[in-house]
Amino acid sequence: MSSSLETEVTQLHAEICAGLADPSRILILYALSDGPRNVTDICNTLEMPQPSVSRHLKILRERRMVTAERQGTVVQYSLADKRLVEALDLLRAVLRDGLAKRAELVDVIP
Amino acid sequence: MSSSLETEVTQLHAEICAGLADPSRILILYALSDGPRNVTDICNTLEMPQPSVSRHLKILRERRMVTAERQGTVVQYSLADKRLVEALDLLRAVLRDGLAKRAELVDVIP
DNA sequence: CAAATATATATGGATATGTGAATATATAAA
DNA sequence: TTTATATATTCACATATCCATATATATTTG
Repeated sequence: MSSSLETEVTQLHAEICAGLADPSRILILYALSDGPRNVTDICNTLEMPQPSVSRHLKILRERRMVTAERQGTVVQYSLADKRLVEALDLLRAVLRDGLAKRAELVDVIP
Repeated sequence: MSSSLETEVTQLHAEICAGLADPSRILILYALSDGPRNVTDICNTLEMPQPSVSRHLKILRERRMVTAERQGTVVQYSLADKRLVEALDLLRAVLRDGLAKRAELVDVIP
């Protein structure tokens, strides 16, 4: 564990995780999980100001987590890899079970 | 998409992702992926100062991503859910393929 | 070219987060 | 109780990140 190679990979990997570190960006990734969307579309769906969405998209773009393609006036964004959402779903499952376990404890301890 | 419930869940979910937002914490999670470890052990493996490791462990503990159990003077930390590492591996695969694709482009374009 | 629409970027300020150094707490053993 | 070891916490400071607002750029259309 923690060979310098491993460390490097994991550091890079942190690039992706930092991309996931903001709730807005997670919502954007989910918004893209059904297919490509343009910026305005995403703004409306998530009820977020456009500059904010653009900024987050830029961050996701830089990390290659989404791809952008201009179509006329519109820019279509797509998920770069469906496994991103798979991973998020996995983490959600972890969260859900964790919360369930906490709820149990609350029930038992009173 | 983005029902207020969905939004709430995803926000909470961001709790986990924020836990993953630091490379040191990711390394710690991997260090725990083979089994429980105490703090000093982790410090030595990752060559990180003890207060730093403790602080990161606290963050992971608060998010229920690791569990702690005192055994004498030592505190053993464990991964709270193996799916955390599964998700990280998925993300690593995404990263790896992304890098590979970039490398291809570099080969072709010149 | 001018106007309108879509997207991107820049700026400034509030807030959060990480770090090293020093210190505090806890447990075990003498 | 004193000492030694393991772990946790606090402080001061630097850096990063977020948001809102304003503004810039690009593309289509009249």
